[in-house]
Amino acid sequence: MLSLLQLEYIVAVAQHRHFAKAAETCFVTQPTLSMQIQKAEEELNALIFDRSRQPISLTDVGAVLVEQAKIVLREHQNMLDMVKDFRNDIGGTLHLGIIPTIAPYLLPLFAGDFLRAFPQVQLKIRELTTFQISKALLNDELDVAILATPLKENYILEMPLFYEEIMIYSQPEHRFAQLEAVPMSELSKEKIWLLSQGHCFRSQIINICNIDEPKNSSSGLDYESGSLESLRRLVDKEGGVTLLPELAVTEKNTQVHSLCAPLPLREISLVYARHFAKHKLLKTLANFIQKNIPAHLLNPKRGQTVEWK
Amino acid sequence: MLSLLQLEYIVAVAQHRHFAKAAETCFVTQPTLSMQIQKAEEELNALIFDRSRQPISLTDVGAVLVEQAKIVLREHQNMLDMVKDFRNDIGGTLHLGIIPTIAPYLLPLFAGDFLRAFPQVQLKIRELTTFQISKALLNDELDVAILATPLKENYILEMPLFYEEIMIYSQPEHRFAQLEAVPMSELSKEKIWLLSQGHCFRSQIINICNIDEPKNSSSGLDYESGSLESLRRLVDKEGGVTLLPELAVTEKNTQVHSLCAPLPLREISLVYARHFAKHKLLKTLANFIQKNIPAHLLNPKRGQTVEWK
DNA sequence: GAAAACGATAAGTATTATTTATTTTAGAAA
DNA sequence: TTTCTAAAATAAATAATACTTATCGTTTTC
Repeated sequence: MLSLLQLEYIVAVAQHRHFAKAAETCFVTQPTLSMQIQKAEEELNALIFDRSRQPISLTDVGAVLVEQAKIVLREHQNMLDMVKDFRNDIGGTLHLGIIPTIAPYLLPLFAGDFLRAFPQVQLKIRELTTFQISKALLNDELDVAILATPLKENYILEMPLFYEEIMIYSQPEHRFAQLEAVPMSELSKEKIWLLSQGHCFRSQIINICNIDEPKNSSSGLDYESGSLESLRRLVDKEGGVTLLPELAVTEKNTQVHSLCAPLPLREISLVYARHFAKHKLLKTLANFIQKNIPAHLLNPKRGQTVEWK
Repeated sequence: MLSLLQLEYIVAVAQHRHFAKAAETCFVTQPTLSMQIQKAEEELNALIFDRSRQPISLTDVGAVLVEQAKIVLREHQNMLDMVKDFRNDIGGTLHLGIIPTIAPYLLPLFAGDFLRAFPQVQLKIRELTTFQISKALLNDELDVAILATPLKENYILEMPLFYEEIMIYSQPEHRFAQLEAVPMSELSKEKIWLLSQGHCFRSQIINICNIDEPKNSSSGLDYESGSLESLRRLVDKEGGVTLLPELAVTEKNTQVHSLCAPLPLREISLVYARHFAKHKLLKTLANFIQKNIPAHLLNPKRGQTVEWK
């Protein structure tokens, strides 16, 4: 009976296309892999790898086998996770993805305290775009992620965490400073600085302001930035406005303005693949985040959630 | 690392609630199970079985574990099946379910020839109702089944095989014998003999004829039969009519009549659970059946497929 | 064409699964 | 209670197999 260890060896060789390197990641020597994989091939009565030339490649059957082997290994890992989870052992490694427009503002609010509260947990955090995250979740490269929802993707589940207002940022002496709240009609007269493409927050702003995808350089300077901080500095120096999520606003001074009702909110959720098994750890993390952010962010009814995509 | 063999042992003990009996089905001795399961419990750091009283029972964690272990084992088996399937090894055992209103007429048309053509295949056939079949497919008690579709069930896939006309059966001297085709208005005047509840063919007839679910004994004799043959004999003896699927009609004599257009057809499909892996064997079986039935049954356009459920 | 890289093979060792024989424990009967 | 029986755990020995080091052929690269 083809063992799980053999499956791991096969998957490792398939990934590295190299016996010696694969052996290293499995913490065994190269002959072990050679022998075990030969045994597997004999038992299946089918060649998994084509070793006739270098680098080695998967045969057609091999490719099918490897895909299914990954499923077997994942279900097995899930089994272990479920048992741990059942016993409420909050521990182990959690690979967390997070989008760049949330990361610098949210992580400081909970990450350190969380790790101190649950010292057996290892958090591995990667900053990625929404698109990269949904791919990584399905590939098991990430366990969970924090991003703007609704995603409406198959096989990915969402657990809403909070709702942050989307606000306007301008220079201090801007006429918006006189207004209680800025009407949409006023906003659309302004030059709006945007994040570069691929950021979901860009799509959300385009959606709120009901503007077209900007063509190349309608005005002279058409810098598209990758970070909200750059946008903020651009506004300070060059004028115009940009939009910021509430958490990115450190102090509510004369540069920050709300839009008129209904307040545009972006929904931030913990998302995870359908096959994710560490549900207790997930719930614990969610509760922890919610306790460590301003309470009013939890209320979705103070405005209208922005759709995007 | 918890091995697949250990998972099999655990599942076996969970099923038998008895180490010695489980050991027998695994072809090992009882101490082997005791030791391997203890090792597993140690590794998981959780008790799987409660041995404090007899018969032994699953702990809460154990129940969770066993369910997931079954998934792991199934995915592993699927992996082996996929490799076999890929190499076009048509062989192995196929557990086939079939409903009673198809079985006696369809099986003789292909089963013997199929087994002679593929001597490495073992067909295990069980006659069951649609409800029992869909449960058995999801429980892995059946690989595939033949029944009337559409089923519209999640996790069950359908591969249509053929479309058989639903015909009227009466006594030879019945007035229907004078008609080219029987209009629905005429049919509804007749006493219609029905199969007992639970048969999908009953629901289909009720649907076609647009009659209400019969209340108890509106007429004197209100026999509901479990087989089409009984119905046919009842009509011969007692009058009235019944409806028969085309394959149940051995010879088209003066007792058999078509309905007016659109001809009611029932769609017969091969169905299988979403996780089924022997696709080549399935396709081979489907092709074989289609070659061994009258060719006009393959055409869905000669009438209208009957919905039911 | 020589050197380097890579995977296969051989032989010995360590590990692990399994067996038989026996003990302990739990539930039923006297 | 005490005794008996069925069931699971334990002990010791054995069989199976996974792994390591050393070495040998190929294939690839320069």
